[in-house]
Amino acid sequence: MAIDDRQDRYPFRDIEPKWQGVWEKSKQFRVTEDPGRPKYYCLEMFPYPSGRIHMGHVRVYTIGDLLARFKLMRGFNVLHPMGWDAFGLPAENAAIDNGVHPAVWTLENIANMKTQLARLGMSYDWDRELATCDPAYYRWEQLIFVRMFERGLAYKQRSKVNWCPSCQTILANEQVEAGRCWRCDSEVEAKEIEGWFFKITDYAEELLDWCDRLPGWPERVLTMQRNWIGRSEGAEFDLPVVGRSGLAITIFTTRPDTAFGMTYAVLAPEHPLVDALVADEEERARVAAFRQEVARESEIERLAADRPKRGLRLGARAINPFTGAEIPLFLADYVLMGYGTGAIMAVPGEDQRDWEFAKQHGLDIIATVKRPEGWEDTQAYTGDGAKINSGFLDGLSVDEAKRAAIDWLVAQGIGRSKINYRLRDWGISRQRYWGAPIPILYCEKCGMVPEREENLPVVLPQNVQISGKGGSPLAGVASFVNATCPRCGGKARRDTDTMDTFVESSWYFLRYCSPHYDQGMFERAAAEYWMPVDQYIGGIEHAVLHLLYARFFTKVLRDLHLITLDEPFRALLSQGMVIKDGAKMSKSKGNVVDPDDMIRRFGADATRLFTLFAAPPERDLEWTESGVEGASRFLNRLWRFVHAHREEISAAGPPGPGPLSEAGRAFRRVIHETVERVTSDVERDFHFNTAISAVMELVNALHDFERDSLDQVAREERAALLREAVDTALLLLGPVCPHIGEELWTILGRPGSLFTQRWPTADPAVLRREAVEIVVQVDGRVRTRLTVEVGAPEQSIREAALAEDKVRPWIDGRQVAKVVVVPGRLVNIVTSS
RNA sequence: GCGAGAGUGGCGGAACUGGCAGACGCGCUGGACUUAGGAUCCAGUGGGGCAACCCAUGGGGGUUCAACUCCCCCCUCUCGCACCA
Repeated sequence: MAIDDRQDRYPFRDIEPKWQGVWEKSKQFRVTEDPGRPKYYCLEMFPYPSGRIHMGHVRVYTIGDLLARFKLMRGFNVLHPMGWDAFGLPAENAAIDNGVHPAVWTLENIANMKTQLARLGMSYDWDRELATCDPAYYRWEQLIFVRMFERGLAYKQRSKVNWCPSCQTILANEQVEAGRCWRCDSEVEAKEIEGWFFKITDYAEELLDWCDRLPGWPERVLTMQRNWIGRSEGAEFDLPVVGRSGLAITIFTTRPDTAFGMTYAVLAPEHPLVDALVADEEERARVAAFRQEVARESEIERLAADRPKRGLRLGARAINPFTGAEIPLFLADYVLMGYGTGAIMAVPGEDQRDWEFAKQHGLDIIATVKRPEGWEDTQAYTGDGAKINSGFLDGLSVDEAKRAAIDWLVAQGIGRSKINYRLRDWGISRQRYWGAPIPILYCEKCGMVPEREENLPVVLPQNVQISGKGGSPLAGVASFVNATCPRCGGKARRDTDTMDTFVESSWYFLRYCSPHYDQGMFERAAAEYWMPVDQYIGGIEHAVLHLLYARFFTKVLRDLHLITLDEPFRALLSQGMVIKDGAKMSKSKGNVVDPDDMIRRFGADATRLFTLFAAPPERDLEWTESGVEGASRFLNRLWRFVHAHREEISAAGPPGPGPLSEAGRAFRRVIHETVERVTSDVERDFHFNTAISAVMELVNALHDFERDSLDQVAREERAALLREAVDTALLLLGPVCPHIGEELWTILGRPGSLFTQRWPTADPAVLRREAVEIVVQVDGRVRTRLTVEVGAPEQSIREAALAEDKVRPWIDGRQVAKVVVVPGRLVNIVTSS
């Protein structure tokens, strides 16, 4: 089609590959530690090598590349690495579907995607490239696993876990979204199975605390992490079972102050104490039936709120230790075994769920907090107030009563204060092939034994049958399974599960600091120099998953004394999605835009420019082809201008020491103002879209000046200013559009690469103005404008404003009540009639 | 339900600690150059009005000389969590 082959576009198809070749050959973006320069570690979340990059990738990596190049020009020693999150299920599924080995599939994809990234002109230090499926990478992860195992931070347990029937593997809690698998969207089942866990709950408090000390993170992400950790403060205490000495139900509550209003108690249906509580076979049968009824409901139904609460009343009764009263016991589906103790005291007066249940079952409701004036008893009251009906707590506030109730429990020896977290330990076993093997062996004599450090890595075997069914594929590889016990030398079997791929991504940022180091996970000095990551960039989908795991892992490594570092990412930028026609790009919607296609038709620079220009980074980006064309148009205009004035600009010197014409001064001020605007837009708040619009304005002003200055400005001055404007525009635009930047820089005969230049700075003397236009308002409405000298006294501004022809009709016949003068901005004349 | 964020022209989006609402771009309209225009250049482009002016930042109140910006109430949308005791 002719549309795609317009002859009048600048030759991006020649210059883009040319400069990519230059950068690659000269290894321009290779870095080493240099204590003499401030460092800047710029990192974008590394991709899963799915085969082809998509527009989401283009967006993150363009943002990262802009920042990396910008910081480089600002004088920083910039680390900007790239690698591959190379383990994972899609490779294995491809093997099942096409018979290609996951390793082959993955490496091919990496090669393809690397080429695609190169075509976008990314400034990576490719010498630091890593792939997590490399044994030289995962051996260190296995070592850390062993260290964690030794310290009890990695443990194996049989428990009820999330099981994805389609992926045929365990999922971590973080990987279940509304009851569905995060990857394939299948409904997740509960399954009792043995698996390995990382004790992230040991770090719950610290992970939460540091949420308040990460000012460079978006509040949204911190909130999601806080919610996920889910700290709640309260008390735990025992309810003795009537007539069964020694038997008690332990409950957790955040409202110990309301204990006097406890009119019943509830256990989760699967609570282990239930068997001991049932009186006879008949009740046992009813319990079994109830449990079945609850279990039949899928996880998803169970999650759906506002449906009636099912309950079963037990024959056994318990004692409210605060009142001594006997209260009924229930099993109910609204109490979850997975949280707290799996049992609650029910206080329908002050808890809405208990209220609803009590109403359904005709149970007593006692108010223990004084209701406010006019309160209608149609729901539980959860607000503050004076305690009532609460014995020794009466008259106290809710907070005071909480403390007093806990003190009483402690004194009685039946309870204690307690903090509960929603966060569960991280289940990392995957019953799949394409992952890092878990370095544990099972010896008949010695039991569970970690592999010796010198035997690591435990290499993933190549020849394996992958069917996607029937458990861990490694179990079928005899040469892998049958091994020697590292302790006694006897026969042992290897663990056949692999680790969650999120384990690899929990420390890759550390590996980049010394990617070829073979004495350990990372070289300490290099990691201490580069870490933390100064700017991390990635999608919001990892707000809890990867970002929480990486924080946890960093703290573990710190506690293993491998590094002095509390948090891995100083600042985080969560970029929005790329959407088209109002929806996320997806094959099924048919609205996918192929980056390669864009590069072919408009060039990498235009693609990058549009991506950064169309929306601020944290917002969703609506992809429009006319927008990319606009970006391309702008670059064309710049290209044509530089070529039209090539000789004039090349030969020109900088603006001379002599005074400039008035037009020249004004234009020069625009140049320097643009430098200021772009610098602060990028540096302060990542407003790349407005930074780019500032450069566009400069180029517009450049065209105007070129046209208007011919007869009015001396030849030498004109050439000098055109030169300064073009040089500045190229420097400011370089990080966004590096290819055209380098090319025009070279065409103008400027020495060296654009990216070895220093970022321009604005000259305060040039920015200074003698006169400024201010707005004159009457009663808050703009009536005219006035040019006044900078620093003119308020009195004279006021008089000038009042004397304006456009102002007088508005104040004639009225009284001027007040004149507000905001220096350099406006005058507001306030009248009263 | 709880939490976070967002509502500004036909569209994407600007507007710093309150100070000219709509920068920049897309689209659109008219014109120039042209065999041609989907290239390029020039002019215009929130609504109303011939104009002076008036009206406009989801809606309603308020604070202020001055409100997209601050406060209160309400509406809508997006995202996250969702019976967490």
